[in-house]
Amino acid sequence: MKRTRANPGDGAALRQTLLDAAERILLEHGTEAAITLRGVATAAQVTTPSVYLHFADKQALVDAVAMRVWTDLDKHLCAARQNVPDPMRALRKTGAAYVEFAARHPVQYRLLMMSAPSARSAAQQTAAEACFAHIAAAVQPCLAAGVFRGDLEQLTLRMWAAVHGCAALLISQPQLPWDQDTLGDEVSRMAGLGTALAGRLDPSAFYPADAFVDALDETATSLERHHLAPDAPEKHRHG
Amino acid sequence: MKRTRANPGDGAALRQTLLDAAERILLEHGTEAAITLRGVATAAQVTTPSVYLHFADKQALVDAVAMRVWTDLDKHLCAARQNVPDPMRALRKTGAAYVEFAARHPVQYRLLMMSAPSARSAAQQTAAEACFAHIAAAVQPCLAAGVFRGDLEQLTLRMWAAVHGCAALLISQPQLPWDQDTLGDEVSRMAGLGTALAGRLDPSAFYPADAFVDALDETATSLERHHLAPDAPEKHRHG
DNA sequence: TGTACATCAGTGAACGCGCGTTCACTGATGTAC
DNA sequence: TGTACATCAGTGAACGCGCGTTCACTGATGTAC
Repeated sequence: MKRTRANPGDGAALRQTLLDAAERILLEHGTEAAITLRGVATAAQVTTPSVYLHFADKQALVDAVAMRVWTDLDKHLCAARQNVPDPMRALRKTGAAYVEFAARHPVQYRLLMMSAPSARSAAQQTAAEACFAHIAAAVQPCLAAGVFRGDLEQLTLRMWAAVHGCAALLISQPQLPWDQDTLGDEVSRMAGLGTALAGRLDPSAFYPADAFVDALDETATSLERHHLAPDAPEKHRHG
Repeated sequence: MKRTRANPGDGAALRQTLLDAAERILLEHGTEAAITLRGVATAAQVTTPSVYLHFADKQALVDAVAMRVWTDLDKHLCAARQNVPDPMRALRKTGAAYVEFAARHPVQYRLLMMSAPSARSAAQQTAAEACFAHIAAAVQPCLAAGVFRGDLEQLTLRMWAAVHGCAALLISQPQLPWDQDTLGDEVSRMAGLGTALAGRLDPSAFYPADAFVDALDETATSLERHHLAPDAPEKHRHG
């Protein structure tokens, strides 16, 4: 299966082939350092200098690989909160989707979020901002609904930190007893509840442990009173 | 200022000099890749092969640098919850100390927690477990006090994820509007409150946004009733 | 006190390797006439 | 329909570089006699 030279005008096809090869090598070796112009070219059944027909240098190639992953992540996050009108539920789904993406594509996620500082191009910078905006779009309705209080940007940062922490720790400490199926959901839930409650308390005040126990038990009882059936549509509310 | 050869018996002094040089280079360049046997040896005013007198290979040198950082982190976390009897307060201080360490030593933190997977030696593995144990030791009293409910290991993972997320995102996305002074404290607070509340609610149940608003307002009111003066000693409780 | 010797911290030169990148070239294809 | 030519996808060989690592060596120091 020898590669046949593209006809004039179809040269751009090699670009995709090279990107596929680079991502395949990245996955096989698990580290960005394994991406080599020689290796990529060989995997694409082409000689090394051919890479320069489509990428200015090695950095541009790796960058393009990263950009494809950013796009995938963007789509995945978009899909997560489609048709989920309740803000807290949508936030939880967004967070769970984020962690799920990282758990399913750990090597790619590492490339985006955990690689050396120099590897950050302008395009990637923009993509990271889009990711931030995505999470902000899930946080904002919680503010609007009065569940969260405070600054949108700061709340978004904390939400992102919570899910990124899961994702990154899952990847860098895989030997720990992770439950990948529920982790993202539970951390998002924890962060959502914590943010909601923290916004209602004086941050500098001190509440002793037994005060917490009493008050939290009351909250739980109160919430149970408002409780709907699991996963019931949110439009009908009891009480 | 030429380096003078160590007297017989004092050869081990070079080991420290090399480690210092390696960490200095790491800090100056901001990335582990900048650590080079040639560079380290030159910075230590010694020829390259001398490194092999004290380290089996390059990996062992980098490993030793990382181990020193792990030790520093361990000490820092230990100090954070000394003489803080209240479990929630101690947890919050531990989390804040963790993020503070990462914010103050971003390059070193990256070396420990965000570098390539191959770079993880058995010693570093053990150090990571010790770090986990540290956080678990801060979580456990919250369980014992009845504020948290659930599995210690899983709760610890989530707590670690929350603070690591802050630390890692702060490092990899420095352009975001971080407030380094309060970030660690606030995220720990959020995670602590969220964990406490989440442990009291049915995870599969759905609570609509307005139910949350009502219940959380009740909780806040209840907690304010138990409220002590800011930073007052926790032994005297009102009401 | 003087001398031979073992010890050991550190040297100097060289090795082979894989890498990113450059540059002059090739040869099939579509097109103009 | 045949031929010359421009186009352009891809080649082959080579470049210099910095790297980790090896190996035989040096030369000052402390010690045994």
